[in-house]
Formats: sequence, structure tokens, C-alpha cells
Amino acid sequence: MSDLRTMLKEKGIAPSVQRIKILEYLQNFKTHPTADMIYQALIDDIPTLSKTTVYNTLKQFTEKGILMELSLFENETRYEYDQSHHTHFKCTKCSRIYDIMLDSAEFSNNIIEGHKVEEHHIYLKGICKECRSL
Amino acid sequence: MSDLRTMLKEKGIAPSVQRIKILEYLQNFKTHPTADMIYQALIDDIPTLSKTTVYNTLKQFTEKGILMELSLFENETRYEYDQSHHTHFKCTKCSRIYDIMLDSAEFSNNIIEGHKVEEHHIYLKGICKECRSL
DNA sequence: TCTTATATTGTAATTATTACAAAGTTGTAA
DNA sequence: TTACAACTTTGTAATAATTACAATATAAGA
Repeated sequence: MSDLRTMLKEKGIAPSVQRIKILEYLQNFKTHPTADMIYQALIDDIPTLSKTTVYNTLKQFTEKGILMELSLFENETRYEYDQSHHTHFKCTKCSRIYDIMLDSAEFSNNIIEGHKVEEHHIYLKGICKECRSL
Repeated sequence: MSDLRTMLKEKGIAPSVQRIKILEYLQNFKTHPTADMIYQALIDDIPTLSKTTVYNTLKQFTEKGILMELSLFENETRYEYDQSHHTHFKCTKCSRIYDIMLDSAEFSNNIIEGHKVEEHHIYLKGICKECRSL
């Protein structure tokens, strides 16, 4: 708890109650939650919490490199705190998303940690050829 | 054109004007367009075209395996016809999405086809352990 | 041609997200 | 301690992507 407080200060972010609770939630529940899921989870604890605050906070944390924004398989952004190198697996039936401790590419048409992989996608992100040459 | 017609029939889809034009567009422009981009591109040609038709058609094509749905880096679904095995690269500056002819995983912190890769994501999709054991 | 099934359209509803201004809070210097 | 400035949070309204659904139009077969 005071860990988070210190960490936020080091990143130049004032450790408000809202920010700490949101970060705490992401740290405790590695379920790749959406902004709404986080809001629903905290509204009892902080009855005045606004969804805008959740969105603002998540955006700020992402910009500071504290969180990772995931565009997994749907049209909602999901967030995670875990910075370790892993792969995401989503079940097409139950829609759950699993963390797979694997960072290589030998998985296509394979069983990995008991899950049957039917598709794999490799996404890259960075600065493109043209922008680099400016 | 009659290729597409035949192909749709084989998949059990009636080859209506709307469906053919949409598929033709995806075949000609490999820009991973959104539903809206396709709609905008075709509205002059088919003035009565409805966005619902575009959405319905894309959904149907995806279900029949004709198209691929991509959840790349934003909250809009993008579609592509190209079934070849490749990786997607998105520039953080200009937001363009590039096809990279590469399906392996040696790309992290690397220059690939001139693009500087800063992040790579591997996504898997399939049936999870629990669902398989039912 | 008539009937039935299928396809398309338009509008309204839903959901995720952002914009923005008002109200609240905090830190600090007088 | 008070007062001010800077920063945070909140709530409402706007936007954007997508879906639901009912009405209309089209196509195919008896």
C-alpha cells in the first residue's frame, strides 16, 4: 500500500485515494479488467467514484508505463499491471483470458497448458519506416 | 467478379450486389478497413446502402471464414481478406497498419522491413482447458 | 403469378469512451 | 491560519462503434 504510494510519487503522480485503489485492484486481480469492471469493483468502497476518474487514471498510468493497455479480442480496452513477459489466451467459449507463461512462437495448432490453440496473432508496434526517415 | 459470385455460392451465401461489392472492396484494398470505411467507400456506388448491411455482411463473411476479424490496436474491428500468414505492424505515429511477411517471433527490439519494433504481442485464441474437459 | 424465404434498409437503442465545466482538495507562501 | 493557485474528482452531455428490430424490398420456387 505505501509501496504504491511511493511508486506513484516517484512517477510524479500524486497518490490520491482513487489512484491507489485502482492500482491496488489491478495488482491484486490479474483478470485484465475493463475500465467498467474496475469501476464496478470499487464503487462500494468509494461511493463517489466517477467513471471519468477511472478512465483518466488508467490513461495516465498507461502513459507513465505503469499499466499495459491490451486490445485483445474485443472492442473494449483491457488493462493489466503484470509487466512480466507472457502471452494472452482467450477462450472462445467462456471468454476468459488466460496468461500463458510463454514468449516464443511454437504454439500454432498446439495444446498449451491444456488450452487448445486455434489461432495465434503476432502484433508489432513501433515507429514505421517512413516516420523514422523524417 | 464472377469468381466471387461462385465463391459465395459455394459457401452458401446468395451473391447479392451488396455482398459482392463489399467482398470486392476487401479484395482490392488491403488496408484493414473498418466497417465504416467500407461503407464510405461504397455509398456512392450503392446509394441505398445501409450501414447495417455492411455490419451484417462482414459478420456473415467472418463466420463463414471468408474474412478475418482483427482487433488490432484500437477499439474498432478491422477486416481483411488476405488469408496468407503474416504479421501486423502499426506505426504509433501515423497509425498506419502494415503487413509484414513474417510469421516467426524474432522481432523484439529489432528493425523489420525498415520499421522499428518497440512492442510485440502474441495472441492466442481457441478452446480453454476447462471447456475442453466438459 | 403467387407465395415464401431471404436480404436490405432505417431508426432507435446500447456500449465504450471522451469532452468539458463545475466543484472539491491539497500544498504552500504570506 | 488564511488565501491562492494548481491539481483532482465528479457529473453530465457528446461521440463513435455496434447491435436490435421491425418494415420494406427482392429473389426463388411451386
